[in-house]
Amino acid sequence: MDIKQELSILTRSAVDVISIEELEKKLIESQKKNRPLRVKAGFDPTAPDIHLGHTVLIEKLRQFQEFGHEVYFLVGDFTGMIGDPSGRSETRRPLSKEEVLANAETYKKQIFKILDPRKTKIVFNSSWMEKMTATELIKLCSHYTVARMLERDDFQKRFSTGKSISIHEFIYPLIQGYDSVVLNADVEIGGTDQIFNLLVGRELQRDFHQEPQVVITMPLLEGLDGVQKMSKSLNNYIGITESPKEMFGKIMSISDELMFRYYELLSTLDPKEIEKIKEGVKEGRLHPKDIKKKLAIEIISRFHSPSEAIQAAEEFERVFKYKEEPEEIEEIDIYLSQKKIWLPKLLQLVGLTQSSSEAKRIIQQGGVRVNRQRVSSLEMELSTGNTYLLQVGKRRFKRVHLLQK
RNA sequence: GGAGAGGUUCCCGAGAGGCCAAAGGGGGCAGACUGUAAAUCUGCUGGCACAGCCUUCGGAGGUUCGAAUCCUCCCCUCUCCA
Repeated sequence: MDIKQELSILTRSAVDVISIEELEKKLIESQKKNRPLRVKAGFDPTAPDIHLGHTVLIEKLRQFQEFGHEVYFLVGDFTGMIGDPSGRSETRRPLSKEEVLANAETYKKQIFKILDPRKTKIVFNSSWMEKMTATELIKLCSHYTVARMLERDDFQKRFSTGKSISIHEFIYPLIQGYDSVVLNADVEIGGTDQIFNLLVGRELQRDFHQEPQVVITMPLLEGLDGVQKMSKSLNNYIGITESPKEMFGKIMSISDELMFRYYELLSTLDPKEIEKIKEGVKEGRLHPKDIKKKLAIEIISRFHSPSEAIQAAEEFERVFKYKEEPEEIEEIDIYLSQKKIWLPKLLQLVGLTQSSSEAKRIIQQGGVRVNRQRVSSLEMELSTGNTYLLQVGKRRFKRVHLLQK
């Protein structure tokens, strides 16, 4: 494949490429010398749960691998102690060696659903940062100024609104940049919110007499709410290890508008194809629900299998369209010393609600069913020796065997 | 080092001795409507077998019949000056 074509694939759907000329140069050089490019991307060690938002970026890494390049999957276990200052994150508790390794294992299991293990190196920035002396750290700090740090959007905001910024937060971008120096990275890929950190990498590499990395930023996928970026802490994510059933439910609950965004960023369909679908929906020829279902099946097939995806779709129809109960309901045995139990207490006990007070509230609002019958009384008691199907809201089900101790 | 402003429930933010489990908004949950959509509307949103009691307004003490509110000390954040 010729370089121009490669270039166009590698930069497709990217938001920034700094710079495209440099990338082209690097690609040519790589081909000539038969040396793969070193492509870096950093990941948070604390939440080793890869979700669809990450896959936008990982998919891009995979494309680089397809053209023979090498991916450096960097686990930011040292920077994890700081926590990226973007957003509300606080200083984090340092993870133990064991925790970091365990998380890395989890990552491996997940990323190799997408990436090629033979062209992936997993590295930890603690392995060089822990050895750094205070003297070296101070030297590193001298490469950047406060004024330039404050250029960063969220620092700027916090500074001007009188929110606190700790000194150590300034070190985060420096270390991330220094990681690029250590790895001698040719390319670094990150979300658009990472642009500042990625550019610091370029500056530092230049200072350390390296050829600066090419920076590629990928769009941030909005979470289920359609507004904020997908993230675990906002609980608006779809994890790639979630069950087909959960994935299906979550994808179906997104708005129609967001559905097209997901099509653009996650589907492998040709952009022209997507445009056609969009028009079809607009003109009323295609039903948005069917289109959403198709998207769900495509995504679930990728991380599970087509048959499981279709099964999830059928299950979904059964539960929600025909209002039947799901095929698999968690069963639980509860042993009582009394003959009876107050329903709100039981709901709390089996974990369907957080507290009996919450259970009472939901009963009052008509959200609780026992054996498919809506419960209207707060006083309801269930007795041992029976099995009950408990339902809270639309999706929380549990089958409980009440037994006498 | 000096002067000033602050820390309130999941988040933002009002409250300035009892009427405060604490306004309003956001988020979340439930219901209606639907395509489990989205949008909208309604309700709920500390715990407890619950007309009551218990815990919660940065922390520890104190004043008071009664404290988120007043006093003392401490911790933290911000602003200005040096």
